[in-house]
Amino acid sequence: MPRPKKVSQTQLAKQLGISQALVSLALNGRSTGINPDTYKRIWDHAVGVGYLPKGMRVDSTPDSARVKQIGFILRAPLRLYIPSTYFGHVQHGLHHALEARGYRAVFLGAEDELSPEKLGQIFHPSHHVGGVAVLGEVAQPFMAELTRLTRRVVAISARYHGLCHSVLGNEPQALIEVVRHLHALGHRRIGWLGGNATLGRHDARLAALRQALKTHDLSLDPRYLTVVAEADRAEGGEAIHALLPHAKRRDFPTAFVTYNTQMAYGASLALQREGWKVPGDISLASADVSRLSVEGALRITGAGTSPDKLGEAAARLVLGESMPDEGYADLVLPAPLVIGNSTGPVRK
Amino acid sequence: MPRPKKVSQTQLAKQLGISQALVSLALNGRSTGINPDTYKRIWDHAVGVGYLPKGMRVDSTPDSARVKQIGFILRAPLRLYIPSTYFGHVQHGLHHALEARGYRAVFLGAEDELSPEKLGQIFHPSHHVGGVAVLGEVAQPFMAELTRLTRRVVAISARYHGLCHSVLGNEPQALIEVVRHLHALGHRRIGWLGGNATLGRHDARLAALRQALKTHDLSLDPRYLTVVAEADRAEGGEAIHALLPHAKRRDFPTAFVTYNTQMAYGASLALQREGWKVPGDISLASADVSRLSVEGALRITGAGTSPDKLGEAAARLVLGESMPDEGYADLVLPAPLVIGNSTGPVRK
DNA sequence: CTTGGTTTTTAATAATTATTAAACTAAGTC
DNA sequence: GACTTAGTTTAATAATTATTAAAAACCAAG
Repeated sequence: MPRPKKVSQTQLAKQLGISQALVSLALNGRSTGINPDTYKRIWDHAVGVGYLPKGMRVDSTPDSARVKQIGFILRAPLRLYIPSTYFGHVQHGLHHALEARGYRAVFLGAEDELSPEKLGQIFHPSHHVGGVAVLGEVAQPFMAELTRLTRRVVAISARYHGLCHSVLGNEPQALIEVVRHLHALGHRRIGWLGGNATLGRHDARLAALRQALKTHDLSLDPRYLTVVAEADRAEGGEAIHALLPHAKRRDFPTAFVTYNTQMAYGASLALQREGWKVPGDISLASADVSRLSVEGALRITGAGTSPDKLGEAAARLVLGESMPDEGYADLVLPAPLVIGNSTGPVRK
Repeated sequence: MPRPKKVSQTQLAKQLGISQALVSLALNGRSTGINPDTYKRIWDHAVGVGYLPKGMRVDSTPDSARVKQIGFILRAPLRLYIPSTYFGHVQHGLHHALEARGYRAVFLGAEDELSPEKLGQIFHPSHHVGGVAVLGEVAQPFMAELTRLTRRVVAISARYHGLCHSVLGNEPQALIEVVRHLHALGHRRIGWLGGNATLGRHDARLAALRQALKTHDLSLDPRYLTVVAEADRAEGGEAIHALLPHAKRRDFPTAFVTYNTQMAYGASLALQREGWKVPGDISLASADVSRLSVEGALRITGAGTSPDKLGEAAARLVLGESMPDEGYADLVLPAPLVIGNSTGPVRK
């Protein structure tokens, strides 16, 4: 709902075809002697056109006086019920960092559930949402609309140049680290188990892998590159299963890089079930990190930014900490290598 | 922050020992030419004495314009980053039902993250948390503490007799429906693929299965009963794999009931990979329902309560709708059979 | 059509808030 | 002491909002 400029009760009255006296009475809660339908019509219209009285600009309050809610929005087509350990960790980091500062994270909806009208309602100043974190990459028009309604917007794992702040992991670095690690272990034939086939993130990770291989004068063989629709453990198993029929070939890879730790874990289980040893026969390394990198008997080697840290950094940004006085900050967090036990030297 | 009566900018100015002009400028965000300390002092004082401008009484808005918060808590050891499509759906239902009523769901933390001190802070009256939904079964002392702090507590998928409201699915009915369905298809040898081994819910579902089989004069053979640690697709595959070595036996089951749809789905993929046909060779049915029951090429037959509906019902309860004037309500929602294509007649 | 009750408007004006140029004040520098 | 600068006040007035009694309009029922 656009709010081009201040609108007065006199203008509201003209727009509604009623008297300013009635507008004032309704907006101040007078109910006796006012038709309830008229009352509601007045309120809906006033909120709809963004009416606020003179006297106070709510968005000018010093931070300490603000009601402490920060909204978060999921990119389409995510839903609360679609498992995503990645964004679950982001939310976890966001929740705790906000909580430590006396704020609460409030789910506003998913990108494709939020019409401009709905966004306008959410960000009406009387609702006191102090800022928004957007989890994942949303459509540019959506982001433009959002930043028009509130200036406190932080994009997580996406960047919108000149529109808002952003926090990302250094994903190219992750692939560089993983490839360097595998190369140092002697691996010269490396395959790819990709997931979340429709996402730009998949393509970006694949491109970064190709680039990182190139710096070692290596390349991906299309026969040993597969991409599945989602990216959970079961799909990691499916992905390696699709390639195992070719395992007798002399050029079969000695290591695979996977889209995420979940897929590496699933692939590892599937390989072991088929009699392969990980990392003795095949090494598996992942383009991100998670609990699976550090917990349990099988710990996936990988590189990436802790998504908890993304959430924490986003919380700090949305609250205005370490923010430039003007313009927008793009934070790129490091993506260090985490060595587990899923990678080992090339088998002789 | 009490608001005994209207205070005007002129009065603010007198109280602060400054001019009304400066008050107006500061409250409207004018920063150039105003000392930042003065600016903040004005705002703090204005908010402190409850100043609001004329023109609109926010607390008189029809319901549609008010923001209200309902907290939700996850049972231990869940975290936001531990995938649970079940509780994700519950949250989804809760979020939408609350949103439709002008409320927002706010994550308060997981059971084992919330000390009594922390709970006390959360439920301080100034924080406007209007009630709590508890997702899953928490420790009795925790629930007792929670209900001491606020009376608006709803337990989801758990019951605390005499302590709070609750909403559950009729899980015994689900198993009755599933067994009846399989029996009608001719199945007389039925196995169990259990998950979430450490949860009371698993044990309850298993017990309900045994009971439902008993009414058909059937029983579970321990050789065809397996339980895995978690309950995702990959683990469904593992569970059936563990039993397949016995498939040549004459008494191998013709159907398996699984802990949830995820496991049934994963088991189905694993069976197909081994050359079995589902449901031609083995039928799979699940003790709950989800999107996997109704979407896609493979649709899992199962019975259960839609977790979205649990969330919606909880929202209504926590807001006081259809609630008894005193005492506590325990809602048990029906668990209907949803027939997919994972079950079929016994193979001759 | 008349009547009674409810809702809304009118007109006026009081109260509140916004805005602005000029004047004032305090602090720092030379 | 003179000068400069930043912050604030003053005085005036325009704009916005609140309030109220009386009048007008509307609607349903008889």
